[in-house]
Amino acid sequence: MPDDLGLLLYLPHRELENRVFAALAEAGFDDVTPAQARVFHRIARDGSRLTELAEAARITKQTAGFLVDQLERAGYVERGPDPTDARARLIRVAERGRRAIPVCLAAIAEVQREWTAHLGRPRMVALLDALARLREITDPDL
Amino acid sequence: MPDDLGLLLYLPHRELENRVFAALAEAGFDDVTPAQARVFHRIARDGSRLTELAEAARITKQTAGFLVDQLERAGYVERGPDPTDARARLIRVAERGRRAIPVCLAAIAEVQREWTAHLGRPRMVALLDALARLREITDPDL
DNA sequence: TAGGGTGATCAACTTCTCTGACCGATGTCA
DNA sequence: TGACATCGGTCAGAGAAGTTGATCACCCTA
Repeated sequence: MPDDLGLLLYLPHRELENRVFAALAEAGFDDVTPAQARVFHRIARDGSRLTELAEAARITKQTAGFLVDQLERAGYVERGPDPTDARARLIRVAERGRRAIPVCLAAIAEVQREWTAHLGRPRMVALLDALARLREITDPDL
Repeated sequence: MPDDLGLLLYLPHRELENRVFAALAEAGFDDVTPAQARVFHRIARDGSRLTELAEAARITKQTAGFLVDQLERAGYVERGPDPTDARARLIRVAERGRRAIPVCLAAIAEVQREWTAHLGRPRMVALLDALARLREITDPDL
């Protein structure tokens, strides 16, 4: 199966993920997992509800709650009341979470530099453009 | 985080995977999981050793063995002796596995048609080209 | 022929995810 | 205003996917 679209999408994602988590671990954030990161990533600036995170990440509320518990215990996020609905609670990025973000961004930028060097700038730009347009039809959160 | 490379790669892969497994389930292949498929996918035409599959999929030999056990029990693969080395065993695609492949290919082709319709042919070609070139530096199996 | 490396497996454990049941708060409508 | 469905979230139990560590059989080479 030479040019399998599934594998072609999977491989660079795995590579990027490995690099980001290696960078995180090296910077002392060695207690976060990919599953936790996928939830963390979807937290809105002004906080998100558990149900929103679950929908965006396409996991059940229970799984999202389980992962947020871990993130909360490790200090990456914090839960507070939702002033507009007493049933809900707002999940926000906490101090340790805020400090981890630039480490991720730097690792992604580094990988992106390497890939640009390999592909050449025009092909890299075309790749990002195509992926961004694809997001319009593949992201339930959008 | 508007244009996060990680998310941009993750979303279309998840979408494609969901579509392929939905098609498989509809065709009666409802007993195969993504993890099993990732191993199955790497089986060479003339058979592969467990260790080869584990390396290509970047999982431990134990995990690969666990997944191959399941695939074997469900009739997707079969294990035979390796004539060149009595320690090793060759894993080959079996009857049920062979019948599942065209279902996957059809599902992938369908998704690719949709994406081409959304992006336009030139952008789709550029996407595939960039991903194929990226494979050169992200696939340990190559 | 002894020793180190390789292919595979066994055992125990962690992490992630699910389904199903449940509880309290909310909103609606007779 | 009270009954009831809905919504946000949690608890309990299970299965799937992955890990490390140990072990065993076989291969190759000095």
